[in-house]
Amino acid sequence: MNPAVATDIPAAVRLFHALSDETRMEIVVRLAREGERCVCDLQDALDAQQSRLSFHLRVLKDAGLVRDRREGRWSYYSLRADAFDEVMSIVRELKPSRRRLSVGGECCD
Amino acid sequence: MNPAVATDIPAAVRLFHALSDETRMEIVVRLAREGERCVCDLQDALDAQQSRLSFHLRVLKDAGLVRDRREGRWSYYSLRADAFDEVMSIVRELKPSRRRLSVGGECCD
DNA sequence: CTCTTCCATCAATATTTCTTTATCGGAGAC
DNA sequence: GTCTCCGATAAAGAAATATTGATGGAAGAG
Repeated sequence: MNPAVATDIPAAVRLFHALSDETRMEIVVRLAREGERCVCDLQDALDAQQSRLSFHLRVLKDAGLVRDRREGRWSYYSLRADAFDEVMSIVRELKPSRRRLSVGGECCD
Repeated sequence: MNPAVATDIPAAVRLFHALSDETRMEIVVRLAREGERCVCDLQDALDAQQSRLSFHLRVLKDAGLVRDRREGRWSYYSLRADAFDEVMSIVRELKPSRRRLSVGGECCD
């Protein structure tokens, strides 16, 4: 119990929704493993149609979880660490903890 | 870039999906703030129909994010810290980091 | 027993999300 | 210029989710 919880619900929902699909999660895991990739790489790796990937990459981008970089004909996608930090801090705030002593919250678990 | 990332994708998707809806997120935030609540409390707090809450509470429960406890006519719901730990560890693993030196991964950010 | 309260579940509908197919534009190669 | 490759977007259909309204069960109160 922590009355101070002040989660930005729409922002949280946007982030979690982006991570709530299997195809998108596979994309994220790929990018986490291999770093920046172009769409065609992902197409091969995930055996998915190009427009399907494009759709999901857009959802991830709109949520701020990935960035894209244009180079010649290719678009390269990569993860954004700051967005993952945001997810972490949302989850950390929501997680119940036995001891909830200080206000700063830099203690415990 | 971290080739060792071994996220359980279906498990991750189940958790994130449970958190990807506004009503469910409001439930979670309430429980985080106020601790264990019965359905009728949430009904008042969120101004939502009972069957709607029941539906979403079930999704949260199936995902392992909440537990329920029956007492007389009331069902009390509360958050499960272990599930939030799991979410944290998933996000932590996916988050890109500049320094990726050791195998154990117990270092850094 | 009846009556009420709290809640889960079901069926039907509404809504959102995803997939597919096709089209279009930009960036080279020729 | 034409042709090809990479990728974004739009429209239509399919599929998954959410909401509503109704029903029924369990646990008291009387």
